[in-house]
Amino acid sequence: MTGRRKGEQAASGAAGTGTVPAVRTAAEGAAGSAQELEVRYNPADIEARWQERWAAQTGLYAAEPADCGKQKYYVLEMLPYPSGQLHMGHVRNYAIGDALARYMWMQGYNVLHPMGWDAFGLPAENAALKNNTPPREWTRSNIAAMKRQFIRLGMAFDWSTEVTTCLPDYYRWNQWFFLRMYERGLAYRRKSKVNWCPACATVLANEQVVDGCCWRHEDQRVEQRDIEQWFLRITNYAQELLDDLRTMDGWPEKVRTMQRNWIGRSEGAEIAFDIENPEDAPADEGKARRGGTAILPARDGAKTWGKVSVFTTRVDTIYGATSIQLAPEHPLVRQMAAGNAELAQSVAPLLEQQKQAREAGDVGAIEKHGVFTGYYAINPFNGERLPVWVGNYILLDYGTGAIMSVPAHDERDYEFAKKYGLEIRIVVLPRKVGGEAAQNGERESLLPYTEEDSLLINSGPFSSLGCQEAQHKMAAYAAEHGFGKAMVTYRLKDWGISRQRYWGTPIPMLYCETCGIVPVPESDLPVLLPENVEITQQGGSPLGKVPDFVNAVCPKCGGKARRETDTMDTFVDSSWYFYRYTDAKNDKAPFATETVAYWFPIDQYIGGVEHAILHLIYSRFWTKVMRDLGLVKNNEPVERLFTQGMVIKDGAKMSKNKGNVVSPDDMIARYGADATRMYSLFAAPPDRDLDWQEDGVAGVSRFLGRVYRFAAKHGDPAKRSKVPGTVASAASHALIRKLHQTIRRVTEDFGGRWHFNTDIAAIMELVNTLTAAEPQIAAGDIPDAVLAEILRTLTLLLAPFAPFLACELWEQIGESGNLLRAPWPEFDQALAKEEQIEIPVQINGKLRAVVRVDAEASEDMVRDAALANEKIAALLEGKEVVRMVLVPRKLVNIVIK
RNA sequence: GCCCGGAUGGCGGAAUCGGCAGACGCAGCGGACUUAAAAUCCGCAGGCCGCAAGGCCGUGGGGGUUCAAGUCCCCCUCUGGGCACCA
Repeated sequence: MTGRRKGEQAASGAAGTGTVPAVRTAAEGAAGSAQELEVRYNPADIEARWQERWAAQTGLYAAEPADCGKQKYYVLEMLPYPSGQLHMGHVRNYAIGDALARYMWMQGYNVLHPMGWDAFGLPAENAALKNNTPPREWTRSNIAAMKRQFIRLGMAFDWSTEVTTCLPDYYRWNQWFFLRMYERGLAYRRKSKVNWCPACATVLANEQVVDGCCWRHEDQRVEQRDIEQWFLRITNYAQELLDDLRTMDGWPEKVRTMQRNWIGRSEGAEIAFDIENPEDAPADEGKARRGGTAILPARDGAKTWGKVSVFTTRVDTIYGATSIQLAPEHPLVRQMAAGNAELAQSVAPLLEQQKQAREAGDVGAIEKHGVFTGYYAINPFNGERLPVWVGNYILLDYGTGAIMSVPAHDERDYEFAKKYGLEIRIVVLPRKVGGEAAQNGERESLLPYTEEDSLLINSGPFSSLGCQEAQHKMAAYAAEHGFGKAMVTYRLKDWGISRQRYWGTPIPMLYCETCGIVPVPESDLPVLLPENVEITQQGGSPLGKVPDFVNAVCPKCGGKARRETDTMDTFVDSSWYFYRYTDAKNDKAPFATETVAYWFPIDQYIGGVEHAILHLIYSRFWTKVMRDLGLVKNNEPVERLFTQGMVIKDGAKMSKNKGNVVSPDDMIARYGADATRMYSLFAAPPDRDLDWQEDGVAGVSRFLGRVYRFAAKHGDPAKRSKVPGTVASAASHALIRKLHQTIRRVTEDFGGRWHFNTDIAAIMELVNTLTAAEPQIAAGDIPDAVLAEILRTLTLLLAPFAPFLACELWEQIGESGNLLRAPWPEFDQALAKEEQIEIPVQINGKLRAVVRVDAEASEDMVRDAALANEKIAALLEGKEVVRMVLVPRKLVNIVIK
């Protein structure tokens, strides 16, 4: 077993509870004669002492007021859900933010580094069900436990601005915002689908649906039910949310791309097709009509049965449309099936398939099935009559819930047409294949052909136009003739916030028997979440079973009213919590506009990449709404975003849901908080996934021990001379050079790259160089002043990563001020510079030699040095030099024949 | 299925702008110290061939651009995340 066990730490800790480092003689008997004293790095002891000292300093991590004269820096990590235990993903997230906060303090900024709890949510109700603990109690004790862990980890949070979303002083503002949005028409009510378990008689979260069945009733298939729910009109902001992504260059490109795709703007056209009355069909078409696989030619004077609008991004291919496909839930399908039992029966399985795919979360991968309705729709461009089908892959909530199917030029349509034998008609060809010249066989091989840099064929008056030009002209033509128009649609949907749950913010609405929907007056806020509610996860919304809550008086007419019993999505809580930190105790408003104006936008936001879409779009939306309400002046909440990778263990995401969690407490007990935090920064670059390996923590702990022992050994001589001395020996010159190179690397990296793993490696290299110089130190080749400067700087460099040890060293080397506010060291470019550099010499791209030259050597000098090299000279003998590539300060490549 | 990432020694990773592949650490091996162990310190270490000097190969696979490719381009495989009620 490597590493120290708890018992050992306790034993040695007891030996050194004072402020003097624990010093033990190596062995009792021989100790008298042994010169060396063994100094042991004991993180449990050091960290307990500093934790106590920090706890006694109130306001240690508090931000200063706006008029302090310093530049502000708001660094924020995503707030945790209080599950009960920090996991390693948390440790990593907060270690990154904490390092940055500490660095910015040392750079002299006024730093806001707050913390809070995303305290509403489903797990509290699950826990209530399992342990019969009220969600409030469960959450409260989890918060207490996790707060202890944060403090044990030495995280520099200002707890005076702590925000807990399940408390009325926070969630009342959710309600307040909801009312503001309702007034502005941004909150509305409509029917939408939920997962329904008939056995529980309640709504299930997606997470509670396992393979299409209820998590508590394995054999009970989950149904989709339509219920009335509240929505926020995020789609009103779709274009702005999209446009602003262009300006957000402090965000990772991948997140911007994901959001761009999520918003999914597509430009196209909406085209209305008349549907022919089937009873009006000519008798001689009976046979052709039956299968619904063929297009029927245009005919005059057909009577209209109905109309269907389709949205297409490729109106230019409309002459290639060979069917119309409707979503199974499309209202027209219901009408068609009304007097047609056979159709109703065949549509039912399509509906079912789509539901199941939706539950399984792979709607896109659905095995395509379809049914012909018996109806035909008239293509307004050429009068042709297209069979109308119902397809299980058509979704009602995207576009118009109906498409024109163009098999030749759309992959999904192609697949469907092949399967059901529908016609495939080519109307677009590549420019080079072009026109009528190409043979049909050759054309077939191109299908489905979707390139837009192409030409139209067989498209009436639009033939031979380019696709894009045709799209504009055809949309204009449709508008002119009144059957369509150019249109923009978004994939983004309005945000459904109703949850049929207990542990969330009550939605402040009332339903009056006479007045209808009535908002709760602002003066009645907060609508308090009742206590002592039995959590059964059965029989509908828990609040619906609390008569005192449900029964209310209509504020308009004084009559009987029923309170809304749904609560809000917890994403509402996390959409604006970071504003509350700036003014956490305000009981008149969610926050003061001027205070927010000082602190916002957030300079650096740090969190898991799994939040790249939902949380980060909702909170952008919320900011824009608040701006329009006049509450904030910023358009966006976050200036710079950093998405950390996940912590992986044994190939799977480490998370509370997957049960492969490594306990930080265990790591801290064995290796200390510094080593645990530092390992989480050292094991991988922060934006990549991190594979947790306990041996690595032990390695970091060993490194910290080496630093500790070096300082213990040399701290005293360093104390004796704090005046920076002149560089005497070559050895001390080399140490100073390494020191300044290290400062440069770490400082530059904090500037934006954030590869803390390489910074820590650089600090390790510095320490390796130092310990390798022990003989020179012993020989007196390194002046005390140099040693003092190195130790002092090393301590400052470690401060953001290993705060406990850094504070300990700070005192050991005779410093007394607050390390948190000690100025970050500056590097001296001249001192960091190497005098000589190595230049690799290649022949035909293969490394053959390395030459040492002066760092300032000219091109000619480098060339001469390369050619003068024995090995190079030998290899060049008798060869013709075709070319010589000289890259200043990098390499020489000699190309020979 | 769609969208976004990733793949480098036995392992985690480094190489920041196309310029010495493998920094730093882990595990391993050898040595020092010790009665012994732990701890600590020193050294070795991509693969293959070779006593050595040295040579060849090598960044998931295949192709391409270039004096030069882990890095740029095209195609493919595997793998992680998200997909709107987990947070």
